[in-house]
Amino acid sequence: MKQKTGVTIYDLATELNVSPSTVSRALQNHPSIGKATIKAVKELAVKRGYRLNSIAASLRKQQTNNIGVLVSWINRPFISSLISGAEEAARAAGFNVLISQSHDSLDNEKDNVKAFFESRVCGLVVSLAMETQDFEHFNRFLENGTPVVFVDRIPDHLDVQKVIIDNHAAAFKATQHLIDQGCKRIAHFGGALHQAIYRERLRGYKDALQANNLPLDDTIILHGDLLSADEGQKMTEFLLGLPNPPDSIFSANDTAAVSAIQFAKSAGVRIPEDLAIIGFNNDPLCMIIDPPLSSVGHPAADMGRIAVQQILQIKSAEGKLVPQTIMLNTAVIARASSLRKT
Amino acid sequence: MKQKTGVTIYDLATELNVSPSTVSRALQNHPSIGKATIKAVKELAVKRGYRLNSIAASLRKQQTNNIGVLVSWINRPFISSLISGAEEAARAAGFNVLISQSHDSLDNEKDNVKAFFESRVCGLVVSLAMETQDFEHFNRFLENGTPVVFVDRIPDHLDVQKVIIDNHAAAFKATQHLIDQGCKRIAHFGGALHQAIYRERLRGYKDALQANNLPLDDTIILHGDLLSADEGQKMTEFLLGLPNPPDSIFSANDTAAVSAIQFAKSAGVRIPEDLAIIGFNNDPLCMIIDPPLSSVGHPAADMGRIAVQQILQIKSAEGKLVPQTIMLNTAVIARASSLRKT
DNA sequence: TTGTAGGCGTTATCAG
DNA sequence: CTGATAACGCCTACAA
Repeated sequence: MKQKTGVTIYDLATELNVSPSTVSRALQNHPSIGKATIKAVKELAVKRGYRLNSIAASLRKQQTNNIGVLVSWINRPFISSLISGAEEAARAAGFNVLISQSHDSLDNEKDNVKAFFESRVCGLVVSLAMETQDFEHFNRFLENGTPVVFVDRIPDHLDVQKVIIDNHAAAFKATQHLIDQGCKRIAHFGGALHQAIYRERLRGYKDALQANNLPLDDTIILHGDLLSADEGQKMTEFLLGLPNPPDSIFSANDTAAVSAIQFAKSAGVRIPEDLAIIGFNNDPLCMIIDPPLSSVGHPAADMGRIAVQQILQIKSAEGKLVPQTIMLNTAVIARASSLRKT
Repeated sequence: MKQKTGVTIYDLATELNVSPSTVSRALQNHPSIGKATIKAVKELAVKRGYRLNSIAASLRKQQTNNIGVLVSWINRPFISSLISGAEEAARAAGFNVLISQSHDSLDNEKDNVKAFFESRVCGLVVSLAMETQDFEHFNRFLENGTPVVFVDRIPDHLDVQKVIIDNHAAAFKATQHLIDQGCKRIAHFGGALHQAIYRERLRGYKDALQANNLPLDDTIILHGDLLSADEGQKMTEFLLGLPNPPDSIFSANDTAAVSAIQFAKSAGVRIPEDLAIIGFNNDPLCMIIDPPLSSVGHPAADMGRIAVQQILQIKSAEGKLVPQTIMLNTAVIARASSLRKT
């Protein structure tokens, strides 16, 4: 169980009759080292199987090469794609990705932030837990200058680096799509309103109705805590039981929308004729459910990739960059669940 | 961008008029330190906001607190659940999880193993890339005593630590289930046969046929490279075009099975009456497709959890443990896609 | 262009 | 039970 230490820069230095610092510098292409020396050092390094001890380097620099990624649940299509993108970008730049999940609990989130802090990650990508409404626990990072990039579920009133989609525009487009299909009474499944993403989606929905001179009816605007399948079913049941049920639903996620389709079908409601439905996220489920679910597609992997790139950029631009918000585009993906016209 | 170093054990030592070693030991509950001292040290540590510099500790010990997890694709239900379990177990024990994905390419796998090696992970959990048939790239870990645990897609001829499901039994049960439903001519969608999991599933399938005195017909045993939706469709198309098509399919994954349902339905084939289908993995898709897909369920998150626990155990049992194989149980989850009888 | 020396914060060894 | 001391391997002023 003893780990052989391996070749160090001292070994190389001794063998080449130069000093360790020269070796160190040569290995990093330091400009003030002679071409010949660099070449010699590198060749010997390869020959002797030298590998950088990144722990020692980290200690010296008080910084690891690890980027922390903190999400709610890894095993969700949107999140795992996001992580996938982040991992690719990090690895391409020679960084590792550390992950942890909050399970949508604020307490877990705090613990994990702390753990990342203690393990000295050199940057942090965060998508907030559903519960999270205060953000003090990120302060220690912000204070000590470690880059933090928020993704998707962000603290909207804080002046921090963000990578998001245009939720308002996306919701507007989705709602408009239903309207274009002839829907007049559109229900909405929303999420917890302290989360900006759901607030924005609600706003986009309302604005679209208004832009089309459609009335707003609060009785068909429903909110789930987690927008789970279970909640989706209950909300659908409620809607279908109304004296004046809606002719369509814009759901803020696909899980609830799929659930709506399943329940509606079981109740003998035809989709999309009696009830048109569009979801959000374009999860793989959309193409499996019958009829296929229309949805709003957004570039999950790109969000992860860009978040990591932001971190690297902030690090390299040592002087402060002003925190900026990067907003990515979305697209309505129309499928049979909402297509009434051809 | 300068990271304030923060409180060290020296600061605590000075303030308490003890030596740094005493502080270090107290913080770790070293048995030979007085109760009173321990208490005093810990209180002051909290008061001063001391946090362990794990980088320094790592340097000293030549070991990080990071466990590498190497998988094919993060964004697949089975894998992301596995990672989720691994992350939970690791975090509970105070370890971090580093992830990387091979995208099912051997070259990537090699690169990532190397990166993990260089970053000095203290253990490695691996599910092999589809391509992988040789395993030299893991030798450096095995040689230097870093625990490596293989999960699910394992190198079956190597004497290493493994966490797997009983693929043979699972396939036998799935096939038997179809037989119990009255199926007589059962096709099989298999994966690359150099992977033990697919070889075992094929074997279980064959053994079940034999145990029931059903003939074996190689023309309805098909193999996909990745068992993608696309391959599933092509294989189904092929089967349905046979002069003597099968009355059922046992697919080695759900993706291909779902695809089979979709294609069969579009071709006017009734499920399960004309064609009964069972998949493997019990992905979320199973409950979305219509009819719901029967499948073989296995504890993905547990596999991740157990793999991490194995690593920790191997580390603590410094003297060698003999590599063992942990085999987890599976269950046939019968749904409408295969239920012909009630 | 290269070398010297000190320190990053901890832990292990050895001595009291 | 506690202390002194020496690494762990690298980086970076500062000096030459």
